[in-house]
Amino acid sequence: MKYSVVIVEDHILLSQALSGLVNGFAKFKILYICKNGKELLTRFKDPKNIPDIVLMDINMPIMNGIETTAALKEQYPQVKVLALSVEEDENTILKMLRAGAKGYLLKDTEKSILENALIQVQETGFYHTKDVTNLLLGSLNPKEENNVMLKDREVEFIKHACTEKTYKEIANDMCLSPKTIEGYRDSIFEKLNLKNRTGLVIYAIKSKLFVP
Amino acid sequence: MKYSVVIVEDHILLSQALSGLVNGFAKFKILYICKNGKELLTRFKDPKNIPDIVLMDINMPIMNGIETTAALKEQYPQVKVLALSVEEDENTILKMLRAGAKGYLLKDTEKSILENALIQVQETGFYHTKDVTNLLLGSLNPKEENNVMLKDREVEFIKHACTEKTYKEIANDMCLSPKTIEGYRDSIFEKLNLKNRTGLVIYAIKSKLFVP
DNA sequence: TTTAAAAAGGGGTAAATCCCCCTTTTTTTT
DNA sequence: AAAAAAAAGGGGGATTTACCCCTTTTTAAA
Repeated sequence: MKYSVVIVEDHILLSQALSGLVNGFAKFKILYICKNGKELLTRFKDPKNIPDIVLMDINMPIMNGIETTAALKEQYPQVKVLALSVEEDENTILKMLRAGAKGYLLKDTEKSILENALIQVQETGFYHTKDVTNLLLGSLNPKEENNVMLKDREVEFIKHACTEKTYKEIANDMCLSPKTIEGYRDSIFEKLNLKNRTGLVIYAIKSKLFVP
Repeated sequence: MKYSVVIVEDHILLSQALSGLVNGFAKFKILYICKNGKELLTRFKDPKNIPDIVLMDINMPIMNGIETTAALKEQYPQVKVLALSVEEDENTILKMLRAGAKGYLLKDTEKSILENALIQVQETGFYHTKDVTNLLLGSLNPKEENNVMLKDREVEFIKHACTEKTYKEIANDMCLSPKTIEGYRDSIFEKLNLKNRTGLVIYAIKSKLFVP
């Protein structure tokens, strides 16, 4: 009896190709393929569609891998999620692991490693490369506080700041006094150690608060 | 006799999965896989390694798809390049086609479409989806001049502008008068129809002049 | 040697940044 | 429940930077 695997991945060509790969493994077979997390949750309503393992991409439209993994942890904790992504950003990986992923694979890996990862996740409950393990260890002692807390209002302001609008126009759009906007800016500059609006824009894009 | 295909793609898992897919097609077989353009050109030194078709990713480290395709057009014009990318940006697609690609496929396509594309490229010399064809038609009458020519010095300035430096500091770093820098900025703003530095930063990142 | 471009500059206005300061409300702590 | 702290909103005024228009010099090209 083979273990069942579901692929959640928005790029059809990759998911179909992966499907072929996994079906070639001795112990696994693909149950079906989904294009995003929402589709997956819909499918899960039928118990026959619940697999042993979900191979989950992170960057997807509609419902991304992190949200989906968190939802699965809530509703279907027996399903093991193996994350699969090009994303090497530390925070993203940590978010995914916190959401309940049992393993994290880069797309830049050998197929034999994928097979090993699947086997380990199924049999021992987790699979992690050295890199991810080190990352986990590093995140235990939160060294220099990488995750600065920005308030909702500030985040909203930052998105406006990533446009050609002046602060006065932003104030108008957010129904606030220009002085309040200046206050947001100043506190953000201080928290993030920024010098000017250009720095803020770069930060916003790096941290995905704003997608250009 | 099957047509030979080489995959150039930096994500090993995808290239291996694709490899399985293509080997499953009746008329095609994978000759080998490369991780980037440089590796491909090295391989090509042995004539036995020259395939009928190259399946080429665009975003690669070391030597990207556009450079590589241009090089192939020069040195091995008989080899047909089929571009394969997640990139939907118009300029990127046009650059790739100008570099000599015979077709452009999004990774978000069915495997049957990949097979069709390979067949068409091999037999008729090109394959294009409706979207790409429309894009080509649009680029013939260069309507609103999508490809503004930026001078080298201006591009260099833009990269500096994507930092927290003031224009004065940029002038210093580029060994120019602040007034010259202002001149660069003004001409760029006019060419690209920008209002301020924030707009410039967003433009630079969108067009990949600056990678955050 | 004209012609154009690149580089440099002057001066003015608006925007951004940076200091101080304040009140009110909400949340947390004691 | 009272006190303290944090969050949200607002201000005055000074300095710097950014932005814009227009001119001159220097350099490179035709």
